[in-house]
Amino acid sequence: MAVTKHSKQRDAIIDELCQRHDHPTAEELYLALKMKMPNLSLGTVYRNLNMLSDDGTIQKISVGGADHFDGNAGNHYHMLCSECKRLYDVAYPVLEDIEKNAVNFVDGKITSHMITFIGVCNGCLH
Amino acid sequence: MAVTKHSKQRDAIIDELCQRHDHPTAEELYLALKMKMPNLSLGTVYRNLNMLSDDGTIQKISVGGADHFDGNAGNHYHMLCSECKRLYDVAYPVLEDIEKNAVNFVDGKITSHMITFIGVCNGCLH
DNA sequence: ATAATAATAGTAACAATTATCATTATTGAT
DNA sequence: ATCAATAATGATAATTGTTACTATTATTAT
Repeated sequence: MAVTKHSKQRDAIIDELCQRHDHPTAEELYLALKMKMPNLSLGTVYRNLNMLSDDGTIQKISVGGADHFDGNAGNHYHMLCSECKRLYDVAYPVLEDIEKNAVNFVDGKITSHMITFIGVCNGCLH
Repeated sequence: MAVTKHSKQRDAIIDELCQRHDHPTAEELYLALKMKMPNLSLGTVYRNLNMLSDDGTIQKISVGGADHFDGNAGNHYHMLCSECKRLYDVAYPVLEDIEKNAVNFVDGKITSHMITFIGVCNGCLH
């Protein structure tokens, strides 16, 4: 089901997600928002995050364990720290041709691509 | 815990996984193997798949929903069909320099990278 | 053959997510 | 502004995917 009406809760979810630069899970977002909206429901957070990522307003990222969400819907890449499991943005220039080039290696059509680097973040190295 | 002894079950799991070119989930693998080993346990399949992917013998791939497993541990790329959620190999040449180049955009060290194309496979297009 | 111990089957527990449903909020038309 | 239609919510139950537990079985080194 697509987004039609809007609500205080949805606005707050989008707001919080766009303000932060980490890539919170639904529960992390819920806990942060619950402080300002004490009777916010976890189901509402999940429902909205799903609708918004279906819309293409935000991104859902699956890397094992709980899904992460990213308020930046534009194509960009990520790094997953294998120690702390945090997800970081990687400002590597988007490979503009990769989808076009990949067509030769795929039986079907390509709509997008994701690149995830796996490594260890500075916080976990020190 | 690392793999030390070996077992009929583990051999069958590796065998089945390497024989197929799809990227089955633990449960898909379990159902296939159960026909030949009727008292195989789902927990055994999970335990072995985890030990083997920790080892680097196989790959675990998270793209939302149940994890997929790949008997080919060498670096290569995948495509996820957004319709049927099946995962395909993509024989796109590995970008040998991308990790080295990405260092400038990351606070930490990089150990590997993954590329996943999202699209619609031929089976779902027709 | 035996002892040590890793691996198993079966099941319970757990974590993440989705579904349900009665109530509340938002919207567009009057 | 009021009202009807309906989308969204909160609370909770249900489901799905995965891990943990434990008694038993299989594998391995001696």
